[in-house]
Amino acid sequence: MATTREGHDDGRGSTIKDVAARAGVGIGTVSRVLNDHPAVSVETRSRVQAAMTALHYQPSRVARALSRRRTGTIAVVVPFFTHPSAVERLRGVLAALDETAFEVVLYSVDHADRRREPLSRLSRRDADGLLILTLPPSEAELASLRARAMPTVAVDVELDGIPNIVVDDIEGGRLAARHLLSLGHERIGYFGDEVDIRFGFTSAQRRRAGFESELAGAGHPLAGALSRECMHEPAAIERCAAELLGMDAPPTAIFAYSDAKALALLEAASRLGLRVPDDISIMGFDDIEVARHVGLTTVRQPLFESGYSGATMLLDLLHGTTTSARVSLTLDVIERRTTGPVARRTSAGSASAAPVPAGRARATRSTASTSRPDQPTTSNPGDRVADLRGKQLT
Amino acid sequence: MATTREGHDDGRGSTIKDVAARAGVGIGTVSRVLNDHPAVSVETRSRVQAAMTALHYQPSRVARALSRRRTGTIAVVVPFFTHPSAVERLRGVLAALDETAFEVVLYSVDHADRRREPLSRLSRRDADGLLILTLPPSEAELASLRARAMPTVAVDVELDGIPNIVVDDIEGGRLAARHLLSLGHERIGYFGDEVDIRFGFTSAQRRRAGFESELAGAGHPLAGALSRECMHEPAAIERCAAELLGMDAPPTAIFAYSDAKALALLEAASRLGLRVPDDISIMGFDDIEVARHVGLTTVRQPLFESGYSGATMLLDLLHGTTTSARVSLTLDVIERRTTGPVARRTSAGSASAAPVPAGRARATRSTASTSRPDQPTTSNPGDRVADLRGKQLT
DNA sequence: AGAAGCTGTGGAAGCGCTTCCATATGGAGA
DNA sequence: TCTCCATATGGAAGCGCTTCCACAGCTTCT
Repeated sequence: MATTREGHDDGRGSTIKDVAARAGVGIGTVSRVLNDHPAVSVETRSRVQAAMTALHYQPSRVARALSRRRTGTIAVVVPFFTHPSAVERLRGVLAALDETAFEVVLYSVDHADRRREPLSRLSRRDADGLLILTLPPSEAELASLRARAMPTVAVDVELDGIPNIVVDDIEGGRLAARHLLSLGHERIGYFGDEVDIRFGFTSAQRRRAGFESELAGAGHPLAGALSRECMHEPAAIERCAAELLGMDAPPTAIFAYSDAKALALLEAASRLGLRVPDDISIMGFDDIEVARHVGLTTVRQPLFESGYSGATMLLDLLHGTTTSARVSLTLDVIERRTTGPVARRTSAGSASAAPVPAGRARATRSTASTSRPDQPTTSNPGDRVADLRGKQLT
Repeated sequence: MATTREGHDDGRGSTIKDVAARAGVGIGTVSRVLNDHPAVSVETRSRVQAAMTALHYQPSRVARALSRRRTGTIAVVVPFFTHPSAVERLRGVLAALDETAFEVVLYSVDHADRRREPLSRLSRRDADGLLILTLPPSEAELASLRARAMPTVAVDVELDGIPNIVVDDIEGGRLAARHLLSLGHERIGYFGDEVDIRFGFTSAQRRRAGFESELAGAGHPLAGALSRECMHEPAAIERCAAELLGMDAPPTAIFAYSDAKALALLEAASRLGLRVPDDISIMGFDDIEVARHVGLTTVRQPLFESGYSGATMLLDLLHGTTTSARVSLTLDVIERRTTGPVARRTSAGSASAAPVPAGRARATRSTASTSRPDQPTTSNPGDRVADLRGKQLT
């Protein structure tokens, strides 16, 4: 009946032209209906809508993007998608973007140059905005980002000139130190991340700095011998953990840079027959999902929220709303079962002077899944956070 | 110098026209250089390349997509992005796609109709292919997918007419039963997933069926009282777990539908003061990351590989290579520390006749991070699998 | 009655590419 | 010398939209 090919016979879907022909109107009018432009008579509008339905019409995102010069897409760059913490952040991002019409293009990058492409290649023609998680861009990449005027927000990266969401790592280190000191520990060790100078992964340095300064302030400076900084490979980590725990006079407590590293320590301890926390206290950083399951004491950093806020900031940026240049999220120590009072070792060792009751040290603060986020309950994004977080790991 | 605007002054990047003008050639030639068309003289080619470099030219993906009628994009639909198993599958997908030029658009969907949109709305104009993880499409969605001729592969969904990757859930249930029976258990319980009829989430039914049939075959049919099927909410799960463990004559062993559920059981057991595996054996299904850390015995399903193979199948489909209509991946029982021989309870109970040595039951099969995948070592995707899996959780 | 606004509407131009056809150029063969 | 082909190249058309300008048909004022 119409003069143009009609319907999705060729598997490609019908076009605006088909709809126009079928409704007996011009393409401009169809476009207006599509975009809720007011200047269309009710009668025409409904005729067009009928045609769209009949033809199973779906506008092409691509054509629309080309014409509008906006893609409706947000690029998310995630390094170490293998890390639970990255996943948790991504969850927050998705939750925030879920309510919007934006789609998420995921770039899993790493240090390899090849994979870092999106950072220097992505233009505003490919995505409306860029969200960088955890991976600090190089100087060149930064310059390029600025040159391309790509709206960008960084999460977990401290950056000048680009709005970012961070956590006070120094304070985090301090909190950890304070917790262990408060339990009476004095021989305290540190299990860190190898610092990658090339990319300025400095959260490790900052956590350590805060940790050291607090220890020093308390009169128990961190002994070099009780500190290890290892690479990412499981093998290396395992070796380091064993070293740290296997020495002649091992520390009575260790603060690990991340929960992942703390878990490695836990495994090593179990292999060496060390009881936690009776023989040694171990705490981590992050509060990833697993931490709860193994009862790991840790410095909780709001991973989900960081992603959520990052995405929200980016949306503000895209809408032209002003946003703060930097948001700093708060940290808490979540006390669980892997830290306890220092054992006053006799030479025999096993009978501690202050035996630790079995059920001791259930979380000081209730676990994440039942606690409410910061905001009071209103029907705003805050709810969503609470909502989703409750659903984890079912 | 050129007549067209030049460079990225407006933040939008230069176009093929700018390059053509600067190189003193036509746009056709630039396009040919861009696409490695042979009919370009070396001399011209290098002049064009110089111009591209000078102008920081990046072709627009959108324009290219519109013109080529291919987007270079694969849509991945992931339900329950909160589940570790979904994440693990996604990792596999990303690993497989990483080597290609395809980009990944992530749709986190759930049962809510609103979110399921991509399944019925996505057309071939928006993405070249569709990868569905775990969420079975409704009849209408299936019909629509077929009508749109969208190349699709499903992972963890049994589907007719769409290539899919599955595991033999029935066999999985059998394996679990066999393992527990072999340890001497007879009062065996089941902790399942509420079956959602609407969407035909049938892996739960199949696992249970296999489990039941094996038990029945051994002369110890599953007692209704020892079986629970609960909803996803943490609260519901917690309650169910408590019920199952708190009864008068609780089972001596329980098979949980998933590791996540098994973990809930573990927590409940710890709260009730039950020792695992001395008082009760617990096993799960999946072998997610956490399972290793808490020493959970489980039926391992190759999550990473499922995503990897799914993506590979989709790529084959897009390249026109023929693919099998269904791939079934194998399952293994990974024996760790949460299952043990049945305790021959005296009324006193605590002294088991066969005390379980502390270090007993280290994984029967070495843990995933050190074991090799099925394929022998060649420089093919198999390597990559081994490679990446070794890097998890550092 | 004519001018001046509205309100709807059609459709060309343009977004930045790919593709194809037309054309130019330079031998090789007759 | 002329023809024919292979090799390079330019640029129009077209991908499916949005946007803007032009214009038709009505009112409403003067």
